[in-house]
Amino acid sequence: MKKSSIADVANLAKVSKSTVSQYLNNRFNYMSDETKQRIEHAIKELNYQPNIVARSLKQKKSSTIGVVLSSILHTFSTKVIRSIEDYFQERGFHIILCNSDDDPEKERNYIVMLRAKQVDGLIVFPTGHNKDLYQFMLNEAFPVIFIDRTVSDIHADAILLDNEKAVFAAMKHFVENNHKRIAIVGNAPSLNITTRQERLQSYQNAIKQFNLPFDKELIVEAELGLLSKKVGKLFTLQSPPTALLAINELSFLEVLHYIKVVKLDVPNDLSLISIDDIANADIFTPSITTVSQPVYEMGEKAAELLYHRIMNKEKHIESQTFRFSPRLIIRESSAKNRKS
Amino acid sequence: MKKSSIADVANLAKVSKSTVSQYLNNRFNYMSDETKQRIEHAIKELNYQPNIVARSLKQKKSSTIGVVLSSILHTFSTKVIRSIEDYFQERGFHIILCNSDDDPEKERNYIVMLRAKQVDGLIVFPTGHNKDLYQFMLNEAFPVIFIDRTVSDIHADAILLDNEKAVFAAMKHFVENNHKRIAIVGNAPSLNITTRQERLQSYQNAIKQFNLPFDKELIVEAELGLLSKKVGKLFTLQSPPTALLAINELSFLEVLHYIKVVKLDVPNDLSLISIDDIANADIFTPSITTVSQPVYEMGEKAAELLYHRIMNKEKHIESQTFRFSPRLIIRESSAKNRKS
DNA sequence: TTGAAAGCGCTAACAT
DNA sequence: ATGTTAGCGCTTTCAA
Repeated sequence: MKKSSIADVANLAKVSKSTVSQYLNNRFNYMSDETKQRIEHAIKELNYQPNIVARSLKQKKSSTIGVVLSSILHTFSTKVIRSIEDYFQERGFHIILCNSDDDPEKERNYIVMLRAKQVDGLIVFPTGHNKDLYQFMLNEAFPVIFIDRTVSDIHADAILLDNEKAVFAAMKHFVENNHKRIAIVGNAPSLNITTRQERLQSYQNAIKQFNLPFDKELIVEAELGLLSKKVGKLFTLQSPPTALLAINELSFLEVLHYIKVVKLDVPNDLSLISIDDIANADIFTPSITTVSQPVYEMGEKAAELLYHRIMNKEKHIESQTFRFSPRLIIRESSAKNRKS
Repeated sequence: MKKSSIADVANLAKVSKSTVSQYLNNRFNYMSDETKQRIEHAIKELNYQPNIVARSLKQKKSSTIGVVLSSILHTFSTKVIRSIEDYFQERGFHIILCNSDDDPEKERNYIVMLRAKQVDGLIVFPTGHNKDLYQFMLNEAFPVIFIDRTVSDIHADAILLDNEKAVFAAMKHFVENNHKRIAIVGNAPSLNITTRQERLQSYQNAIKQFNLPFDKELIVEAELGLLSKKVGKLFTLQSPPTALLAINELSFLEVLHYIKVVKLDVPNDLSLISIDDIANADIFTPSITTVSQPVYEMGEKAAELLYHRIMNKEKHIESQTFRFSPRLIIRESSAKNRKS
């Protein structure tokens, strides 16, 4: 039993294909009740389902968007996808999901393929290493939104955390609690990810601003997997840090892993804050002080911007960058410094 | 500057569309080097990208599969998606992601739409409430794989945890540690989710098998959000439980939340085990004993089965159910009962 | 109020 | 070794 097409419905209902098409698209302006009934009946009879691929081909739009993530195994990404899906689901769009793993090559392939599949737009966590491709899309006014990171010289819409604020909020909290030796820990130094760069830069700015002595030994950067070991070195320093700021969830988890292994007492030995959303931060013991992102709003804004661009493809829209304000959520992992 | 089509390439290269099509599909058997060069050049010149929607229409396949999850905000789902994506990415397939939120209505709409988009197959975490639709797909031999749960009377492939083993492993561990009053906590009693049903049933079986007195007050079921309160009641019992088994991640998190609020001492006041993957189970304090699922293998198996069905659509393939063995990972949250 | 016909961009059978 | 042609299933313009 082959799948039936609009032609089959037309035959059975004894009308033309175009009339059926009208019916399918709810254009009843001129349709007689009787025809309507007959078509309705034929559709039921044949179990007919319109073929959206054919429609897409004709209409040159797919009602599908692509999302290229760095990794889905990341709380922030998960929540962003969720909010994007909620937004687009209401508007009849579907989402194709791809993981770039922060591999520029994979990112490129995915973007090319998604466009070949005629997605109407893209939301990308950019690796930052495919500038020609990003620029190419902008040149053809193909709707692209960056989220979480941006790319220098590429004027696409970007949804970002106000990283400066985030770092300052954490640093201020530390300073107010009498911490002077504050370490910062980050991953993926090999990639040009603006988020990482901005957070590290802000750390240095904050050090100055709060009149703390700068010590580059307190800046720890390494690829995931190597981070624990490097964090360990912090505690062999003459004067080890009393506070530590993790740049994101992945770094934080490695730090916490180390802490668990060597049984450091948080917050008495070390105060801890992480930027980013940490899964279950509130029910850790101690619960984790975080500088959290308004994830849902960020995802929604990305979706909204993209949708707007898709719906107004002919118009030129200036690209915009949105910086969302983080929120310091003080929990148990950060406390007064009792060491000095 | 309009997008160019295969016809534009053909014109520019002064060959026919079919030749270009041959080129695109790497069928060089009979192609002269010169034509090849010319086509190659024209493609570069025009920045040509094939339109996969058109190809899909013609070939009646989309190289896209749909995944209908209950929720992406669930560690198990996240990891399953990840492994499915890894599998299909290597084979040139893309994945459309949808969240049903365990709402049968949403599930139905998604499945219908995904099929209208001509996905080649589906992987579904079934709500269990759209049997007619599941059966309809099976009747037309449309490739569908169930994962995490199955649906009674519906003979689709299913990838499941061996829930009996999972519950018995946890119960055995409790019993060996001298626990007699063992509670079980689960969510979503309103839905016919086989996973929940099997785990609860196995609990009762285990109680018998281990010769423990059965007490239905130790079985706590409620919708998420109401669970904490009901768990609280356990500790107002004459003889409260010394051990507790959470049926899945979501239940577990509510339990842990409660424990955190009332400051129960785990494992001294209460030993705790959760079935399912808990994000960061290993770095909680205390770290959490879990009965973990071989998630990656399960996702991969689902992908593999689906791929196999897609590639052999004409053949009839008997449906199979795969039960994967869980693994008890003993961590700090479960210990000897010192209360009796 | 409905129908005929063209065309979206591609593939594939067949012809040359 | 390459070209011609029909057709995938739909929408849309124009005609009736």
